[in-house]
Amino acid sequence: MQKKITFDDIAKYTHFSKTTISRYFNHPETLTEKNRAIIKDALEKLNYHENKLAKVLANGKSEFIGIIVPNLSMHYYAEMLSHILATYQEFGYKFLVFESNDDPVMERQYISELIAYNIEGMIILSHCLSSQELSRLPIPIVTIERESQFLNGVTTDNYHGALIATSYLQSLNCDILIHINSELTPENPDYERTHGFLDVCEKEHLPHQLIAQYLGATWDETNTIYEDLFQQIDIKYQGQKKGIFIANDTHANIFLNIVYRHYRNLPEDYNIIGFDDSSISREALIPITTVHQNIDTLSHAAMELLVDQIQNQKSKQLIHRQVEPSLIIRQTTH
Amino acid sequence: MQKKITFDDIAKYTHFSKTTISRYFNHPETLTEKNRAIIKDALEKLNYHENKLAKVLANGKSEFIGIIVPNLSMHYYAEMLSHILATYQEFGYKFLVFESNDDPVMERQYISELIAYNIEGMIILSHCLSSQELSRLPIPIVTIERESQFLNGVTTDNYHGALIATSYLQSLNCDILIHINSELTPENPDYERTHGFLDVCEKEHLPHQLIAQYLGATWDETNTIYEDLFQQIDIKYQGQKKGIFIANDTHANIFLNIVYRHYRNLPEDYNIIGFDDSSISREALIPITTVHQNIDTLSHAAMELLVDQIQNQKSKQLIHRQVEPSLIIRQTTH
DNA sequence: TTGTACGCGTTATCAT
DNA sequence: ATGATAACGCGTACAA
Repeated sequence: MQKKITFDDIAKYTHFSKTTISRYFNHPETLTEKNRAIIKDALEKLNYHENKLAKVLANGKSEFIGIIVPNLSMHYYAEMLSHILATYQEFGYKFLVFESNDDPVMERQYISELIAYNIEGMIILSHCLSSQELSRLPIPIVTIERESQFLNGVTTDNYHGALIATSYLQSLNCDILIHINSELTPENPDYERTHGFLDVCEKEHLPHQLIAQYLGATWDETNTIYEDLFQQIDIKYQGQKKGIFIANDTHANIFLNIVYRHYRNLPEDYNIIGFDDSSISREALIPITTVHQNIDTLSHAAMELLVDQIQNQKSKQLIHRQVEPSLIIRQTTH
Repeated sequence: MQKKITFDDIAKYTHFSKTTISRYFNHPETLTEKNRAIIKDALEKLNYHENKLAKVLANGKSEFIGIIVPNLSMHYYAEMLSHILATYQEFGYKFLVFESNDDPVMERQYISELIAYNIEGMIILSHCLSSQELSRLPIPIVTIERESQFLNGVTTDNYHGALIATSYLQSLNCDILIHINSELTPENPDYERTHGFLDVCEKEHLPHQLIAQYLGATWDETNTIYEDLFQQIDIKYQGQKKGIFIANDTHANIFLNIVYRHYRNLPEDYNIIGFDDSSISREALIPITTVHQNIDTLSHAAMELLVDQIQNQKSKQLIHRQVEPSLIIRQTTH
């Protein structure tokens, strides 16, 4: 492994000064065309590779953005990360990625690592640190689809999503509407799914049940919990046309599987709507009707907000951007 | 945003020199306990935050590892990335992540970005640059589950995986064995799945068909292709018990869906085995029999190889580590 | 248009 | 046990 070539080497080789070499990269227009050619030549001959770390130390701009996702086993987060990484083409930022796995202690450590590397900003998708705590950090932060009272953030318009899902179930003339979600507080954007559901049901005087409870941390646990839920629902509303709006596609798919295993098909009186339009909803054996989250728009909006914050350091007032979802009708509703 | 505190500030505050402050972190045992306490105090009072970039410039160790994945829409890669990120706890390396999307031009750019940041090593999961080209780069590299003739790499023992899958189908007394995979060359580890299938069929004189062709780049395209394949298979082998070994779970799930849509169930004469044991195989409406890839072991082995290479710079001979898969029998085989 | 000199925040070497 | 000084590789006044 040969010694690394630096501006000094290029300078000696071309009989210019380091400064001129630096200018070749940062202000090429101040060099004569001839000298530019000479330097270009030397760079190739000596096989120069830039050292961005030295650059960062000198000018402060690391072009790093830190990302903390809760996990990557959920397709939703993997897809979000994918879209964020893709913004490299537009913005040029490189991404340092951490998975928090809902561990606040580790998350704090990840954050201090990130700050130690002079990241210019952070995108937070995990839920385990409050926006109040995060807002005290000395770098621009944008959240995606999480509590964000003290930080800029983007979310899907979950209320509207719940509204169109619930209204669609109503239009199907369901006898009973059911919503399954975790126990949430109003600060959590997901709560708006519950909120929207309840609002429609109450305004329209629709028979309904809200199931708001712990839904498991692993796939197996979740599966077990939904098996219980299915038993209850199946008995309680026997013979009635059920419209079941479930908090996300992964859970909707689990529920669908359980119904199917029990009946060897999806009975006409079961109508299921998920949320997210994640790939599982499309790839499920019976493609699942769901509320489409525009992940592309969400992640792009997040990056726009963040880049803006980075460039105009002034901490103006908070911005919360909402992205409109839409209903994707597939085959779990009849 | 207050000015950043540096060793200089701490030094002035404590009336020590910068050197001593540095030693506090790197060789604390050479300080008296009293002075350690003084410095510790000052660090807290002034709210010092370390600057790793400066550290890197001074000692060369960035603690960065670059990762290039083909994409994150495929659960397999997302899960692999997840396990790699988790090794932070053990090895302390931070990860710069890029998605290549099978674009060799972009991948080369990503790599030069990574090198510009003094990464200490790279893990390559994408397929679009040859190991020969990659081997010329001036940093340690480990590949996972891809062509790796000129580089250290880890792969699942695909041959053995194919062997147990095919043998199982044989034990089910299938009339015809079919393997569906992309057109591959022997350098590609996935080719071993085809190889293993053919070997068993030929040794045991089993009627078989190898379908080795382009299988699409998007979900929709893949779906269309498999619909064609299903039509052909369904007609050609009507009434025969079919054992279909498909290159991966995503494809197996697509195929399963197509069969189901056609027959409204999975007929007894259809036996499907996937590969990977990715979450879709478990979450499919009919859980898919598959070959389990130990992603945890794979990614950990990759990191071990890489860290070893980083620490013992000498380029010894190539190491290719293989991880044993196992058969997970679920409900798509009878 | 080009060069000099210093700064960025650490670590390493050699003193003391 | 502690300090002075020179790296590390690049950017940027300021000068010429």
